[in-house]
Amino acid sequence: MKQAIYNIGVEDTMRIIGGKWKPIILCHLKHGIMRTGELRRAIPNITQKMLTQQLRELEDDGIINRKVYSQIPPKVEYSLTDYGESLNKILEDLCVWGEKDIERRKQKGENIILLNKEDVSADPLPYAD
Amino acid sequence: MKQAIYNIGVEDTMRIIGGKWKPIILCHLKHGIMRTGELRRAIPNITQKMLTQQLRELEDDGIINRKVYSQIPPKVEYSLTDYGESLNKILEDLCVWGEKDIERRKQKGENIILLNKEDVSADPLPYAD
DNA sequence: TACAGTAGGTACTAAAAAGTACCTGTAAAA
DNA sequence: TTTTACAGGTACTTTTTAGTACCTACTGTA
Repeated sequence: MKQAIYNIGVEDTMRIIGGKWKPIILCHLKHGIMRTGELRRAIPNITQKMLTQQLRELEDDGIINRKVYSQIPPKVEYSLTDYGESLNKILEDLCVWGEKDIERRKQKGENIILLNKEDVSADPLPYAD
Repeated sequence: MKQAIYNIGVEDTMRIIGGKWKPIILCHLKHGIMRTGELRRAIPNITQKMLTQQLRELEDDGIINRKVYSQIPPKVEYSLTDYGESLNKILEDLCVWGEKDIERRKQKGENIILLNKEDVSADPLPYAD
């Protein structure tokens, strides 16, 4: 049995939600159930390999559920577990802070683009203009 | 001028506070001003090189202040900028979630150790027994 | 005099993370 | 009949991140 030693709690949190793809995957899943292909399309640039790999790790850590339908072609749904939902507020805060930071940097003249704002993508307000 | 493109805000946040050492450094600095040596002692295992490197990046991103006293031997103090303070709640949440997660895993029989709990280390309650 | 403490820097190496390319197998659509 | 979509897997390579070792320069202490 291998032992894990942490100095402070944030190390464990980052082990679980850190990395290039996990926070992105989780920020999508906090809106609800998604199929593999939906996730792949929602996260441009992620490869099938990285997507599967990260999903497996999140599953192993008890953060997400993997529901496999025994049918052909295959259908697999991913969603946050109840425990994973306890990360929702943190994930939301991380998204919002980043959106504001990007806005701030833009104002400073940095050439930086944000494709999907959290709330905009969730609620496009089609008639607002 | 190089361009940065993000799909969702959390990518930018993680660019700034992610990695092995940055969240740890920030979780220490949110308690107040610290000198280089204090940080090095507070974060066992970090090397001088990584500490300096991460501090420079955080400084470049406007998260921390670096105050150099022109004296010998040198004295340098690090602290969160006002902007950096806007991360305090997130950092606190990340620490607390991790502490609870470690507790949860311990209960499940995992061999896992947390050396410094956020509140305990900040307020040792010397007469409480 | 030799060493510890102060706060770094730099070149090189090791390890971890991510990416590329190519594979499975079935069903439905072009 | 070939292609696409579905949800993967695996071997290998590249990139990124982190670590090691050794350097500066000055002061105070043993």
